[in-house]
Amino acid sequence: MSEMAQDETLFTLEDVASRAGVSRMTVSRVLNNRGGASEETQRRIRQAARELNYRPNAMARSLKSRRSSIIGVIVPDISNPFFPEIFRGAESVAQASGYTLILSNVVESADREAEVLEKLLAQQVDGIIWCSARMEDAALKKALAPTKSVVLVNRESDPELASSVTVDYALGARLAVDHLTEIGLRQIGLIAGPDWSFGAVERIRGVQKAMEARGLAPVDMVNCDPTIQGGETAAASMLAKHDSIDGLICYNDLTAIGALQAARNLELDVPKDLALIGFDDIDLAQLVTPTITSLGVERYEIGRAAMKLLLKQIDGQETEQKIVLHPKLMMRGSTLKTVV
Amino acid sequence: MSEMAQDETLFTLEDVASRAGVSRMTVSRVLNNRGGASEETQRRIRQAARELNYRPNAMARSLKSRRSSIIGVIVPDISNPFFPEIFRGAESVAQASGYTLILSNVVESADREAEVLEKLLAQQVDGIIWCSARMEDAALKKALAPTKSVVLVNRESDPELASSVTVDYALGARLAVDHLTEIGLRQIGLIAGPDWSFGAVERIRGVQKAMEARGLAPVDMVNCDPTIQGGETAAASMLAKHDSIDGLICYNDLTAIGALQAARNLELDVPKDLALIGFDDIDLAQLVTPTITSLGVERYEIGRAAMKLLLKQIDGQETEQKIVLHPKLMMRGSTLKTVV
DNA sequence: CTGAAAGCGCTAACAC
DNA sequence: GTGTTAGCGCTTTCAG
Repeated sequence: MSEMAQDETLFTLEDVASRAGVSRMTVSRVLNNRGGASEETQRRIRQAARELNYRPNAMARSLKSRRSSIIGVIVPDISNPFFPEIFRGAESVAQASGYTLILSNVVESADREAEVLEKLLAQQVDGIIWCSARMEDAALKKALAPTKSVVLVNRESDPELASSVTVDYALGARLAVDHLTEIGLRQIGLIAGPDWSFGAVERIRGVQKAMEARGLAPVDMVNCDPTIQGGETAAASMLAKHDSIDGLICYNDLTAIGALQAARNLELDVPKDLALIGFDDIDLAQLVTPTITSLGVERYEIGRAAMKLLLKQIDGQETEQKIVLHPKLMMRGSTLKTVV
Repeated sequence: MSEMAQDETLFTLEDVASRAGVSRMTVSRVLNNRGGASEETQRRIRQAARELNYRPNAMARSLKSRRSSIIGVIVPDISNPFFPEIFRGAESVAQASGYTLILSNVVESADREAEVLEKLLAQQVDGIIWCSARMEDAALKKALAPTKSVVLVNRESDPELASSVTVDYALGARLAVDHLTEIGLRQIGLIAGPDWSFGAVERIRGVQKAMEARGLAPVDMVNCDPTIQGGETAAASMLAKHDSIDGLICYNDLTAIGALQAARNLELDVPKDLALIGFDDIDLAQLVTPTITSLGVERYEIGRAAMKLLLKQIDGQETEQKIVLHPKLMMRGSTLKTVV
């Protein structure tokens, strides 16, 4: 007859109430710190609750109160090091406000995005943070319609339907171009990432504009998967075609690392023969040799900002429609200034 | 008067029922594909549901059915590349069975583990996958008591309280020792990782046993943080003390990479002067030079296995108490066989 | 200060 | 085939 683990049963308000000799209502009030009971009664109630190991049933509460205190987070791929930190940032804010997070991984598929959204709505989430990568604008807009509070990350839509937290990739692109030109490079290629990516499009436009402003243009540009393998393949083919290229701006750090491998295979020295610059500033960028220069965003901050914005919205406060974060140039070995 | 987005309202079974001119029950039966209505009625009901964009309220259903179809996943740190893949594996199975996952990040803190568990129980989760890293055995056991279905990952407890999915680290250690001795090394050191780690203890025991079986013993052994920095510091001090050492078995790939840096600083050539072997087979192991030989586990498989086990348990099936996965030796550059 | 009544949205069990 | 009754655990409203 051990003291522990004999409570297979789940106790309810009713149980606590009868044990304390009061009504459910009184227990409810006390346990939610809404007063409404004498000191003595409160004591008895709390003790009864403790003895029974009472745990309020969040579902029942939600059903009645019409607030689930659950927030959905949709990411394309949690294995991509970009997203765990966003999640952590979002979680840190959510937790402090008593919210619980459902994480939905969407494996880079637009269909799954729609499916997962339905599920979250059925689950009565109070809001959604949506890192939508694959869904087309029109479909996204339609999906957003039946939705209460949504914050989009890394993407925008009709501001009436959802606010957003984005990164100024065009600025990042300009910083990249500035940096490469400042260290004397002119023959710049673009490993552009997937053509369906919102961010990719912005980076391309940003690079083109920045180069134009200096009377330059990209030597070449190819799309690729946002992976190491994708970067390697793309860079290999580009470098084979244009041996004049002295700098590559890559979609992200993974593709930059792929490009690094491609350069090695061609016996090109990075940064002497070829400079590389990536985006995202993932940990890996500092762990390869040479280290990769990158345009970093504080991903944890993205998550925090998105969740703060969302909670304000849920709260019914008037909020800004969009937040734009600025990337910072992290100079590293792959673009070391060559001695002029 | 656009057709879209005018449905701020949430419709209920009642709404669908009255629109279709039947009772709630009939709607419920039809929408849950439990028959009980004529073809014609079914058609009317489905149409009404579609017109109203009816979405069943999962909370209400859970309250009634006493099954939330939600599963909690507790990880120490989702930013650690070890865990996202476990999550993905678990999700792939859960999704196929209609479960939704709450992810709780516990930032490597035992207190947070307990807190998060409470929250999940209040949320009425049907089960929990718990990658518990920090909580002490006694506390874990106590925490497990009020719990229905839990699968522990990378750790065990009282099998009455929770089943588990673990990795046979002792086997991994043996494979490491075998490999190093086969390529002719005898002076083996052990970079042992954190002393609070379940896996670290198993690896140490495994190495010692395997070496004993060959009439050998580790030259030295030091604990360290499970990070690159930790590995570097530990390896530097060990190599300074024993210049006879020709092979290091490291807690994980990160510490192995740290050791690699330490070796470089001492102008030792890897693998010629010193062989290195890590655990986990993270992506990084293939991205450094030389590439790191490692004992790999299929993390995605861990997640899948854990979720399968959990769902069976929830289902009331008799299940095995523990599943043990076997690491595989991934031979790479850091232990290249020297010409004999 | 405390409690009774009513109902959140859904579904099992039993009628008709 | 279809509807009625009852109730999951909680809280809002309003009386005592």
